[in-house]
Amino acid sequence: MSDDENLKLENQLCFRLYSMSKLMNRHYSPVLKKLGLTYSQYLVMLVLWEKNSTSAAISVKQLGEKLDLDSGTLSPLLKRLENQALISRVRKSEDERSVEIKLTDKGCQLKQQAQDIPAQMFSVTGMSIDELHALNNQLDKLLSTMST
Amino acid sequence: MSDDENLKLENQLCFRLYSMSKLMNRHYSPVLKKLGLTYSQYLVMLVLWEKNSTSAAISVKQLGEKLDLDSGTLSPLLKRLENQALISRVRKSEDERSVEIKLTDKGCQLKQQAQDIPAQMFSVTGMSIDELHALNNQLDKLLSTMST
DNA sequence: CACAATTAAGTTGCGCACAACTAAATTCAC
DNA sequence: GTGAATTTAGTTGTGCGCAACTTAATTGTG
Repeated sequence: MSDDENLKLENQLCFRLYSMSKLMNRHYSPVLKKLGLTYSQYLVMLVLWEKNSTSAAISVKQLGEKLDLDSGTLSPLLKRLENQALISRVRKSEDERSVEIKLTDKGCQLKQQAQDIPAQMFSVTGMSIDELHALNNQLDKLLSTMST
Repeated sequence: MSDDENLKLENQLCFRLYSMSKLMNRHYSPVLKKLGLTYSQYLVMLVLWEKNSTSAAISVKQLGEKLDLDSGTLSPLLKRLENQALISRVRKSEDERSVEIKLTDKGCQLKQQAQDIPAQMFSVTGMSIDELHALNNQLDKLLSTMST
C-alpha cells in the first residue's frame, strides 16, 4: 500500500478504536446519568462492586493498576465519588502513603440500579454472545501485545 | 450469565475499547510530539492531507462529520493548529456562517514527516495485514450498528 | 417582504487523561 | 542509624469531548 493510502483516515485502526470508544461513552452516559455517574466513575464502581461489601478496601494504587489510570486522574475522580457519599477515602494507618477506598452503604446499594446496564448495552451492539467473545479475545490479544 | 458476572470489569467490551483507545493514544503521542501534534490534531491533519493541496478547503462542519466531533471540540483545536501556522481559517464569503479550513504550505509539508507513522504503528500491533483487515471490518460493523 | 425556524461556528463549564511536579512516608544501602 | 532512593497520593496545567448555550447568517413560510 502507498504512503498516501496508509495516511488515509479510513485506513486507521486507531481511528476506529477512538470512534468506538467515544460511541460507547455516548451510549453509556445517558444511562449512567440516572445513577449520577460518569463513565469513568462507573468503571471505578465496577471494581468496587466486585468486592460486594462495604468492608473490603482497595488502594488508589491498586485501582489505578486495574483501570490503567494514574493518580492525576483518580484523585479528583475519587474525591467526586466521596462527595456523592458513594465511597470513603481513608489513609491507611500501617502505611500513611496509601489511601484505602471503600464502598459506603449508599455506594453498595447503587449496584442494584446498575444490574441491567450490561444487558442493555449488549443489546445495543447487535452482536451475538459468540461474536462478543471473539471480539473481546481479539482486543485482549492486542492489548497485551501493545502494553508490553 | 449472572448479574454479578455481567458487572465484572473483565467482562466489559466497553472497557477493552476504552483501554485500547488510551493505549493507542499513548503509542501515538511520543511520535506525534515530534511533529508538534496531539492525536486529535493528527486526525484533523489526516483529513486535510488527503486533499494534498493548500487550495482545497473543508468546512468545520464537514470536518466534524468526518471525525464525529462537534464545534465545541473543533473550534479551539483548529485555533491551535492555526497558531502553529499549519492551517488557515477563513470565513466563507458566500455563506458567512461557514468557516473554510485549508492547509498552509507548512501544514502541507508536514505530511512528509508523517509518512512513516502508519507503518510504525502497525508494527506495534503485532498483527498481520489480514488480522488488521478483519478487526477493521468488525469494528466498522459495530460502529455502524451503534451509530444508528 | 417580514419574521420564525434553521444552520454554522464559537463560548463556557465540567470531567476526564496525562505529563510534570510536589509532599510525605517508607524502604534501601552503607 | 542515617541519608539516598523509592513509593504513594495529590496538585497543576494542557488539551480534549461534549452538553448547553450564544451569536450571527441564511432559509423557509405565510
